[in-house]
Amino acid sequence: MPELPEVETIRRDLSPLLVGRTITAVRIHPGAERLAVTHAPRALERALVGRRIEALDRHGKYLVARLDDGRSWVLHLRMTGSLVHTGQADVAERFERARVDLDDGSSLRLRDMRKFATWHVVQDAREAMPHTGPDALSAECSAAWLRQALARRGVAVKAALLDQAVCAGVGNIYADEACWIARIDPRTPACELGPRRVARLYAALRETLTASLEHRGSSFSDYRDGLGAAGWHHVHVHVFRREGEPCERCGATIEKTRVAGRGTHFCPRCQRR
DNA sequence: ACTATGCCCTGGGTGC
DNA sequence: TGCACCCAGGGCATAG
Repeated sequence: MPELPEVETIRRDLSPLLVGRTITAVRIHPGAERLAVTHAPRALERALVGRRIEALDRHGKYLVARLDDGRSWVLHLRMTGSLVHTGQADVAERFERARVDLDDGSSLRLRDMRKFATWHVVQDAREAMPHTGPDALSAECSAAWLRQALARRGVAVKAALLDQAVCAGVGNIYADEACWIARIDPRTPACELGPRRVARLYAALRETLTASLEHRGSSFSDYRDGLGAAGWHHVHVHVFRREGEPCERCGATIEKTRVAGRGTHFCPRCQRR
């Protein structure tokens, strides 16, 4: 499941390969029509063909390719999507949903087992991500911002971290990891956290996202970088999918529960409400 | 205004 | 071995 560190790794890999290139052909494969969301698949293909990619940006878990006609191609990989740069002659892998050919003879493949990925072509990128707040690693997402965002929410702190309007890019892995690093029970109501604990949570969030970025993301299942390789941060996680194992800080057994409809991993001893 | 739930989708795992 | 079932979850729509 690509979250901020994974999407940023893909962006860094693909940026030098895509920027300056012109799209020569696009094919959304049969059965993957929902990828286009707001367009008919053929209309989306037509909107991309002939366009030069001028920049590749990221906001939260969204990739934003700036096109030479002023529009933006906004991509979201959801849970199982990957974007891999290949040669045009390479055969389609299993679960390939779309293919974009470039003018240098290379090709970009979208692979997505569960078909949740979405592509938009819009005038303003914000149209394609209307409920998205500041990117979790941006200056706008400051400790003060997090403090005021959590102060007026009665939901579990983990649910607040998963809310893309609060800190875009945080998903299930890094919400659990940040709570563990900050020694906060993920079920604690967000508004009950005092300033010191919010400050700890803010630092923890930055720490886990930055560490994962250094490891080129976590590959628990389907995540692959822009060249098709796995990341290795999953080797370094403290709690995510480690239920039944000892907490590396206090030795208690890591538990799994459900918070905000998501599997949630935490240490029942050293993470406090 | 806020919060909870269901939907989309398919492979992998489990139990019988 | 086969088959039915459940689980994983990001973001959005809808209901409460």
